[in-house]
Amino acid sequence: MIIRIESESDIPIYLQISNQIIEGIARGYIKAGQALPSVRSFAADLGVNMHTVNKSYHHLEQKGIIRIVPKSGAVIASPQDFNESTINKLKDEYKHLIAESLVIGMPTIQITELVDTLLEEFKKSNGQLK
Amino acid sequence: MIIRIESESDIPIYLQISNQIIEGIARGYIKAGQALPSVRSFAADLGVNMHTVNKSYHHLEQKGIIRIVPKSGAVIASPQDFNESTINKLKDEYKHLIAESLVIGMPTIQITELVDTLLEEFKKSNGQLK
DNA sequence: TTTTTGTTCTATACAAAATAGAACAGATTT
DNA sequence: AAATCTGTTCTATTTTGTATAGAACAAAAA
Repeated sequence: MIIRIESESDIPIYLQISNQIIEGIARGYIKAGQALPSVRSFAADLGVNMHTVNKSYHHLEQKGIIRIVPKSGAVIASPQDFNESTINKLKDEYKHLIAESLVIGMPTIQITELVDTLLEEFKKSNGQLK
Repeated sequence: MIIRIESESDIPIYLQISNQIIEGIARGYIKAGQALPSVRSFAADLGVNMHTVNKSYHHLEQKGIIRIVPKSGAVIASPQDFNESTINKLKDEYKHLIAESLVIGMPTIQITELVDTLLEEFKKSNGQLK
């Protein structure tokens, strides 16, 4: 899996890393149970600081997406028992995103089609999706 | 239209204001051509600084959602001629949001249903939506 | 045993966010 | 015409977030 860091981006580096890992999991490039690179080697690959990768991992762990085993490493979690809070935050993000889409004049049909297209795209990369 | 500021939130105040204005427009509580409160009166109502509201207004203007007439005031813009860049940024946000939803185990059906439900909810508040 | 692992600590540098106060000039209201 | 209100601009301070750096620790892995 290839991760690209854009230093000019207004998105913090640790979030760029987190987001691309999430996409990698969704596309099936990395699967539950598999280990992520160590914070040191990953940082060296990406050309960023160790603490930045560490922050990204803890960000993903707080979302329940990975498990960090102390003194061992980080592993992709199984998609199960996610707390209500995580789901509610996602729902709020959907609400805001849809609101903004409507405000700039996107018809509802275009929104549903966009979502369907993206879902199909992920399914194409990852056959295991339900 | 009621706007609530959560000072404990990790979302910056100026974004909380922007987001709730966007939702207000999507729901039809405020319509194109209508004026927003002055930065000073709005700041007084919300209990925040004038410059924070000003930042929010400029943030909305940069998105093309409102127009700021110098020495006069801010007005809701008409949903027209939005640049490709704005739409592409929205598409990226949809992509990431869907990826995260899939990763935490949401079935695709639940995602499309959530989007449909939210769209219906906005339509119920705002009959003018296409 | 040596290396690697995440963790923890101190430290520095920079940018963003939020507040505050003052002043300006144009628009609006009275 | 005068007074008020408008967004704008400027300086200033405080707090928080981001990113880097280096060092040390103890447990796990090779």
